[in-house]
Order: sequence, then structure tokens, then C-alpha cells
Amino acid sequence: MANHATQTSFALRHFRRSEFLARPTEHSDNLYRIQEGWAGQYRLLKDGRRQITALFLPGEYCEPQWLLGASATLPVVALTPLRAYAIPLDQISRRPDHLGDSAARVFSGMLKAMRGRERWIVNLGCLTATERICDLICEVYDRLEGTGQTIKNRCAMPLTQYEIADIVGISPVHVNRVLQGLRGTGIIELRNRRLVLCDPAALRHMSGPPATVGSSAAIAEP
Amino acid sequence: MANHATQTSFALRHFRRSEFLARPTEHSDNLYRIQEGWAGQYRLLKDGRRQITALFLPGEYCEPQWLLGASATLPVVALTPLRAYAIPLDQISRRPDHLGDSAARVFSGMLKAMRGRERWIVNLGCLTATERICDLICEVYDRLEGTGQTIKNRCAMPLTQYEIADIVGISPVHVNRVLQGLRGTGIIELRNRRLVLCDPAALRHMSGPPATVGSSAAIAEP
DNA sequence: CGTTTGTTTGAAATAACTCAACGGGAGTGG
DNA sequence: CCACTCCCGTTGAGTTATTTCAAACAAACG
Repeated sequence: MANHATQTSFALRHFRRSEFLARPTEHSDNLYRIQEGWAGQYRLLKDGRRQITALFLPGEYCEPQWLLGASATLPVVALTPLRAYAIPLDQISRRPDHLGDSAARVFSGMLKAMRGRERWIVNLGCLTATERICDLICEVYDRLEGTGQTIKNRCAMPLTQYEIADIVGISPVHVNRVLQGLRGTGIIELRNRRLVLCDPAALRHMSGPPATVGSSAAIAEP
Repeated sequence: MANHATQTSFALRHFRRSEFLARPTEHSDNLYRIQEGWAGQYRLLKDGRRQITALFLPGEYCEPQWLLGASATLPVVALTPLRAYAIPLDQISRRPDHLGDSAARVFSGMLKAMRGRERWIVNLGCLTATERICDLICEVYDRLEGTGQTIKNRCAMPLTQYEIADIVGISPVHVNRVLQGLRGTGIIELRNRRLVLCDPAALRHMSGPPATVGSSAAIAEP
């Protein structure tokens, strides 16, 4: 799908697990397009609590905010061994064939990132532990499907239960119990970093009620 | 500070409590600058659960995303009676004296909004009920202080306990008990929609540990 | 083969929720 | 001015979801 020549015209960088793609203090002069592996943006509190605020999957651009000239606000770390193309910022506007109209791309990228963050706020604020985990699984699967990385309800799932815990805001051992529950009811299979959605409909049903459409009442507290 | 002529050159619109500033379906052709009153962006789930994803306070621009030409993604509602200037989108680029370089303004506005969302993800994912409420109070106070709307540790606080609950993701009655605890220890006073920070240092201390700086270890799970 | 990293399990503790009811204040209409 | 309602804050008691601690186990790794 992608032009092979333009793909290889950028430097392919390798990262080990836990290696930084970005740190808040240092200024980054390029943008990454992930080729293989998963990355995560997170925030760490002084007492050790950690919250992962975004996931970056293969095929996705990591941190479009950087295009705005600012340095990263939160660290981004490789959650698995990772390969990514480093796209120098100053080349982006000169390559309409590759990144298209840069301003429009950046805008739409930021809007998408914003919606992702809003989605997770709702997730963390409203949903139960089981719903959050099901929703995470659905989101990951859908994003991988969007870039053709799924086959017949199967996809990669390299996240540690500790990492899932830091995404969905519940404790690691509770993540374990919820996952066991899901496996026990035959909704998913999850072994060896591979995920199978045995019953996608049931899974979506468990990931919380859908949002209402716009025309509903502003405030309805019975 | 603001030029009176430019201020009054935009239409001042009034909203009753619970009235919409924006609805997801309809296309909005202007941006609001809030003059007085509070607004909130939220999402409502089919079973009645609601999560407020952003607050808009006097002096702030409501929904800079609209500048990108897209319609609103989530509804925005007046949480109090509200007055706001409606700034037509097509006038923004023609008025460098008022909004400055529009592209740069929009970018920085989006970045700020993004950081706000990230902050709330961390808040909802990591903090306890008391910490979340203290953090909300701190954030609101700081934002009001930034636009000169505080006097000697006092500011407005028109949010209902139900609304606070839908911001911090805990139940209304628990919000009540947490607030009583804070009042009981003399850290804050909160009566008649007015807030007093009796002990700002203690309040900040209760709003959770600060974030680590960038140079810390990527993963530290003891 | 030992060491580390990740998963699984149990039992006790606790944070937060639900349900239900009461009370005060602010409007509103008679 | 009273009675009414509605919205909001406050309480209490019982329940549930989730956490914590601790330990054992399995799998990956050098």
C-alpha cells in the first residue's frame, strides 16, 4: 500500500523494550511512524503510581503534537521491542506526496488524539473494571483491524497485565481476575501475547453502554 | 485589559442553565468566549451515566476545536446562567488584533486542551476520591486566578455536588462525604456556591503526589 | 541453571456505592 | 403570606467492587 521508496527514505530506528521514544525535557526534532511494536505515553507520580495516557500501535504516527514545535509533554516508551521511521520535522512540509497537506494532517491527527483522550476520560470515569478492560480490548482490536493487522478475530496483544492495569486504572491482580472471568465465559482467549475474540458481540456488549446521541436531554439525573 | 471596542463588536449571547452551547449533530459556525458563567462538555451513556470531560470558565475560549471546521464532537452545556461572546469563525483570520495569528492560537489552544485531558486521565486513573476532588478544586482555583477572578483565596464554585461527581467519577453521596471531611479539617470552606481555600498548602498536598520529572525510570514496579 | 519477569491464587481489609429517607432553600402559584 | 414543588445537600446502614498483602507458580532469559 505505502510507496516503498518513500518508506525507506526515512531512517528506521530500533528501540528495546522500555526504551524512550521521547522524554519531556529533551526537544525532539522528528516524528515517529511505528513500523512494528507498541509504544505508550504515560505519567508517573512520585509515589510510584503510573497512568498510561495513550497507546501507539504499528502503522500509527506517534505524537503528532510535536509538529507544533513543542517538545514532548509526557514521556513515550516502547512497550515491546519496536521499529519506527523517524521523520524529520523539517521535511514534512516539503513532502506533500508522503504526508499530504501538512496543516490539515496535523489538525486531523490532533482531533483524533483528542477524541481518544476524551474516550478514555469517559472510560475511567464511568465504567466498571470489566467494562474498561473489554473496551480496551475492543479499541485495540479495532485500531489493529484498521491497519490490516488482524486475521479472523485474532490479533496481537503484547501488553502485560501490569500495563493493562496502568491503562484502565485498576490494580494488576484485579486485571488478572477480570481476564480470567472473560476467558472463563469463553468470550476471549489470551495466551502468549495473542488475543482471540471468540464472541465479539458479547465483548462489545460488555464494554459498557453506548453513548447517547446529541439530541438527548442535557441533564437527566432521576 | 481587553479593548472595549473589540469586545463589544461580537454578539453577546445569553444561555440559561442547562442550555446547549453546542450539540454534536449541528454544525457550529462560531466560537464562544465566555464572559460570565461556567460551561461543561460531557458525554452521556445510554444507561444514564454521565462524564464531564471539560470545564469552561469565564475568560476562556470554549471549544477551539471548532476552528478546524468540524462540528462539535460532544455536547457543551451551560452549568450556570451564562453570557458569552459568539465569534464568527470566518472573522477570526481577519482580526489579527483580536485573536492574533490564528493558526498559532489554535495550535496552542489545542495543546492546552490536550494537556488538560491528559491531566484528567491521570486524575481518574490514579487518584483516590479525596485526591481527585482536591485536585479539581486546585485546578479550578488556579484557572480562575489566571484570569483575575479570585480574591484572597476565595473564588466562585457554582458546581453542584452531582456535577462534581460527574467530573471526578465518583458517586454524588461520596462527593458529599469527602467535602464534609475537607471542611471538617478546616482545609476549605464551601457555602453558597463560594469557595474559600483556608489552607492552600494542605489542599495541594492532598491532591495527590506530584508527577516525576522526565529523567526517571520508564518502568518501576517494585 | 539461577534470576528475573509475569501470572495466578487466597484471604482479609477498605474504599466507594446503593438505597432510602429527611431537611432546607428557592421558586412558584394561589 | 402560605402551601407546594423541585432541587440540592445531608445522614445512616448495609452491600459490593476493588485493593492489598503474601505467596506460589510459570515462563522467559542470560
